[in-house]
Amino acid sequence: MPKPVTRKEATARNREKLLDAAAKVIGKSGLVGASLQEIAATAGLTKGAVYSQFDSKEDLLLALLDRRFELGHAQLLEVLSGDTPMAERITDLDTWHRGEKNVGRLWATLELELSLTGARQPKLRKKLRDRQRRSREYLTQMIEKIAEEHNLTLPLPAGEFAIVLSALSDGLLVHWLNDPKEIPEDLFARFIVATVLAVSANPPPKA
Amino acid sequence: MPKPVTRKEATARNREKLLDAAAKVIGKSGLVGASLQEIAATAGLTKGAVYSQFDSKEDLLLALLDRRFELGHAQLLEVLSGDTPMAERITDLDTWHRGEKNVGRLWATLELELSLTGARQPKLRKKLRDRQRRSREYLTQMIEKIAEEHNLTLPLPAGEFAIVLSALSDGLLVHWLNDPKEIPEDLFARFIVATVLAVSANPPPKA
DNA sequence: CTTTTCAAATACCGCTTAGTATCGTAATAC
DNA sequence: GTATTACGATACTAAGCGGTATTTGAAAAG
Repeated sequence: MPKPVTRKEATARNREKLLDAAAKVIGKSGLVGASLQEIAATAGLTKGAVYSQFDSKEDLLLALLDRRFELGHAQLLEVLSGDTPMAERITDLDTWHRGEKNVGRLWATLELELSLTGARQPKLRKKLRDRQRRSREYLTQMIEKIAEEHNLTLPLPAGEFAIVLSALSDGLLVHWLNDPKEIPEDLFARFIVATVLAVSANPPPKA
Repeated sequence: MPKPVTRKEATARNREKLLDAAAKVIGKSGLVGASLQEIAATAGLTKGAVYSQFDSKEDLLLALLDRRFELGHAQLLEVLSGDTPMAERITDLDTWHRGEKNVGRLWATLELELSLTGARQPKLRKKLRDRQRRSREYLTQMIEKIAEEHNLTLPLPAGEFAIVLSALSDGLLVHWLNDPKEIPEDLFARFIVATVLAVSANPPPKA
């Protein structure tokens, strides 16, 4: 990592440092609990830098989300586009979502908190909603593809099944946060695989 | 509702009013964002009343949880102990959880926020964990009972299935908070019924 | 009726916060 | 080399927080 020399490089780097620090501090102290002072200090800068780069605390948060969502979608696509067997890909999806391949439980708590705050802030809610919809779309496509490849019958239309999958993953995460030992790591994968196989072997009468 | 005359009655009523107000304000503004001043004002009292009844903000929160958990468990038991058909009881469970029969999305957001805060506060985490475990126990018992009555095969052991059920319900709630229109009301019930029926009609080879 | 008592109101304190105003300084432009 | 620019540090403000100390007023006790 070469030291930046030009001014543009330096400020761009500082912006990244601030965003990284914001993610870290917010994950630790919560959205409201994270102070700009602490964020700036974590980045090795001062509050002045924050207001030099962003208009307000909210602006910083929105920028953080944009960056995160871009990264998240890229990773999701990578996970989904693999060519591994179904069971493995489902497990991958879950581990990815639990953030074990990422920054630990940090992002997990942050994303949950965002959902909550979104319930109260329309601007944020819109952003989150769009993101969730895009993710579900990707997921729906993957589900359709896998179902076709393996000649599977789904318990629900692919779109709804995608909702169930991401919701279950989210929900397990919530429970896992407060009681890690009681939530088996592979529960998600086992349940999904078992049900899909069963449904495929015995399609519902209406189908 | 007769006006309280004695002193004891009055203070007890005020305590309830404060707890009600706390739930309301916390649901609206979040745990950190809810100020004692606002809570007291919502209850038609002042901060002095809060500190007359509780030692601290944390103490108020814990009292609130105790009351809520007691009420929640009672309602859960009521829902579970019904004698209605399986599908209907599953739907009931979900609607109950979504709080439509209760105070709306207010408690839903509060409970989510608690899970989050619990991830950061050990004392709170312990309380939440115990509560979640108790709920899961009830659920496990109901699952076993229903499975036996209807002669159903479960996709997972009852204990694990209980985890999946509550996690899925929680997760759907998160998604529903930010995108109500995209999450069908009956998705939970349809999915569970479909999978359980399929698994029962075609038990996994190991069984 | 008088005194006691205690829940609740009021006033206050120390502290932290987001946000602003100002200034120094180092990379850029000329 | 000098002037300009703008990033970021510093100092400061106003508001709001949880919590404490004190006072008030009405129910309870005698």
